Amino acid sequence: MASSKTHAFASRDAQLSAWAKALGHPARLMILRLLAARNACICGDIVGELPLAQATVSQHLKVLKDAGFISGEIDGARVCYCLNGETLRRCLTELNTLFEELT
Amino acid sequence: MASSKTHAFASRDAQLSAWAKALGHPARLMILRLLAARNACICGDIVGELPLAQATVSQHLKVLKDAGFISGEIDGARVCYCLNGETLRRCLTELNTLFEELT
DNA sequence: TTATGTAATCGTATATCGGCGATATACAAT
DNA sequence: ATTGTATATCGCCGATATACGATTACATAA
Repeated sequence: MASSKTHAFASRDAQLSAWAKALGHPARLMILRLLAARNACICGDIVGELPLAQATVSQHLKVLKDAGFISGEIDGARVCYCLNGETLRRCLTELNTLFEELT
Repeated sequence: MASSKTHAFASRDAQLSAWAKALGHPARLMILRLLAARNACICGDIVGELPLAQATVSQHLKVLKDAGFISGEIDGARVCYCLNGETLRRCLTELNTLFEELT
């Protein structure tokens, strides 16, 4: 990416595009849906539902966590992931604002 | 990516994640905003507004076009780009549905 | 203690992205 | 026909992304 020029753009768009990027993979959308359906979810269960290896799922979880969409609480040997409603709401607001401005 | 497993997911999520991916770069958000502000826009004007080389802008335009967000009409030696309201509306609908399901 | 199970991380392979200059293409104007 | 302008595409590169198996770290069970 030749030292990505992301910095040259408005921070508003930087945040929004970062969120969109995190949503830009079907596995990650599926993970979000799973977490919503079960309210919360053990990492292992997510791995069981996806056609992907454990390591790969773990990476997708990290992307979603870095974007702020989910958080993971350590529960003994397991990790319980859940949606972060606050970020989801802010993201939705920003997206709606964007589309309003576009139409 | 070891032969991306995108195909293994629901086509609904495939479409939505493809849209999100296209929105996942600040330059592309900026292009959409420009097109909205001017209603339509000559490619050269877009290049003039962005801190990127012409070739790079052309690639971003292609990504947005492939995603269906914009269309370009040849106008002599120039190309006039404009937003595709239909796709934007469908994308917004899908996004809202997603976030409804998540909360 | 040892064994087992869970999840993150490491290392690796490959694909895609993002950037640019150079080139090709298409049209306009002279 | 030539020159100039506008846009797309090519070729190349370094950086990221996606996928996996192997390893590690740690909690719990035996």
